[in-house]
Amino acid sequence: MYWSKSFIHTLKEASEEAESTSHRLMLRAGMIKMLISGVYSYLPLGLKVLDNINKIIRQEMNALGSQELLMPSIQPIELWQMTKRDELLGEVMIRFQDRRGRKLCLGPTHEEVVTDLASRYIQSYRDLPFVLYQIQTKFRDELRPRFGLVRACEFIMKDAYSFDKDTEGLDEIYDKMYKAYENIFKRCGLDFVSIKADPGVIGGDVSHEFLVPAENGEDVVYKCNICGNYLSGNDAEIDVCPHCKKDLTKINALEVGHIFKLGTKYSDVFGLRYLDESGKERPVIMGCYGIGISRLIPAIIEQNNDADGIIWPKEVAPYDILVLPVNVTDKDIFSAAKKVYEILEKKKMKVILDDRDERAGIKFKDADLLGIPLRITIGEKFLKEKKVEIKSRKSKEVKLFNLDKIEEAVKGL
RNA sequence: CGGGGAGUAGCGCAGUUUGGUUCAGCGCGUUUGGUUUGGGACCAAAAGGUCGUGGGUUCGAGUCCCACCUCCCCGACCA
Repeated sequence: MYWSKSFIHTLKEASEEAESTSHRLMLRAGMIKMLISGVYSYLPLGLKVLDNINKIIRQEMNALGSQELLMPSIQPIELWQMTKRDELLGEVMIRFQDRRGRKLCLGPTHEEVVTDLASRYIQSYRDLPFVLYQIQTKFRDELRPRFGLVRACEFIMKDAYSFDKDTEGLDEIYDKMYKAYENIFKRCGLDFVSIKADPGVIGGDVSHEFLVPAENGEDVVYKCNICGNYLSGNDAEIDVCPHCKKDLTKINALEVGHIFKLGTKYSDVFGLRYLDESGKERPVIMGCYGIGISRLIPAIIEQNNDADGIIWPKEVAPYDILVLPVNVTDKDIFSAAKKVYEILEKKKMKVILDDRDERAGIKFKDADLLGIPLRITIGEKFLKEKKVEIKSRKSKEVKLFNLDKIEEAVKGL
C-alpha cells in the first residue's frame, strides 16, 4: 500500500476529553471514528488489526476442532423469556418491533439462540460432542460507554459454545479452551492473568476470566506479593492473601475473556437432550467461551506504547514494515524505496510505503505513532554508502544493510 | 440514573466573569506560489464559521435567562 493512496489520517493531537492512553492513540493513529457515544467505525487501519486478531482466534479455535458459524443479530424476545434473562438484562437489551408488532432485540449474546439451534439437530450420543463458535457484533445499551472500544454499545465478540454428553467431556473441552485462550492472548502480545470468577448473568458452576493488567482497567484484581497468586476483586475488599497471609497489591485490569461451565442451565430450558448408549434420555452438558475482540485492541495498546505512539506486537500489527524514503523528490532515494517495497511485497510481507512528499520529521513522527514493527529508512546513507536503515519500533535498535541484502535482513528481525 | 465538566473553522483551543471596533480569533491542517528537505521548517497570499438547537431578555447576545440535544469524566453494571 502506498500511503498517499490510503485512507490513513493521523492527528497531531486528540481531544482532551479522551483520557485513556489507548483511546487517544487510536484516535490519533486514525484507527477508529466515533459515530455516537459507544458506537465506532473501524477505519482501514483499525480493521486490519481486527482482522489479524480474528485470524489468530480462528486458528486457535479451529485447532481444537470447533466450527465457525454465524448466528443472527436480530432475535425474538420469546427466546429470552424462556430463560428469564429478558428481565435480567433489562434495558441493556436493545429492543424494537417489526412491522407486524413482533417483539425483537439485537443480540447481546447468543446462549439462547445457539441452544435452541442445537436442540433442533441433536438426538443421539453419536451427535456429540461438538463446539460451535462465531465472531460477531453484539449490542448492549451500556449505562456508560467509555474509553473508546473498551466499553462500547456495539462491539465484536468471539463466542464459542461446547456441547457434551457428560461433565467429563465438558471438563476436557474446557481445559482445551483454557489453553487456546492462553495461546490467543500470548500471540496478541498481551501480558495477562486468569482467575476463577463469578459466573454472573451467564450462569453455570465454574468460570474463569482472563484479565489484562492496564491502568484504565475497569476490573480490580489482587496480587499476592509473596506467592504471586491473583485473586478476584469482585469479592469484598480483601487485605491479605488467604495462603500467605501477606499483603496484596491492587491492580486495575481489563477483562478480555471469560469461559464458563454452563452445565444444563440452557439445555434444560430448551429441551436439548440426547439418547445415550442405553437409550436413556439425558440433557446435553454445555460450556460457553467469550473473547471481547474489539476490546482486545485497546488492551494491546495499553500494554504496548510509549510517548511516541503505539508499538504493535508482531502478529497484530496492521503492517509488518513501513518503508520510509526521506525525500521522495530525490529520484535515487525514491526508486530505491520502491524497489525495497516491491521486494518485500513479493515475499508476501505486509508493507506500506510512505510516498508522501512530506518532510522527514513528519514521516518519522507518523511512523512512530502508527507503531509498525519495522521501519526501513532510505535517505542520505543510501546516497553515500548504498545502505538502507532498518529500525525496530520496539527496541529502537538500528541496523544498516545493503539494498540487495534486504530480504535476509528483514527475515532475521 | 446520581454527581462533575464540555460543545466556537477539518483537528486542538482562547474569548463568555464585566453584552457594544481586540468579536469572529489563535495554533495546526488545507489550497496557491517560492525557499527548504534525517525528527512535526520558513516566507507570501487564500479558502474555510448559521459560536450545539430552539425560544426569551435587550437598541444590541458567542457572552445574560429558560428549555432541549450531544459528548466526556467519576459511581452502580458488564466482554
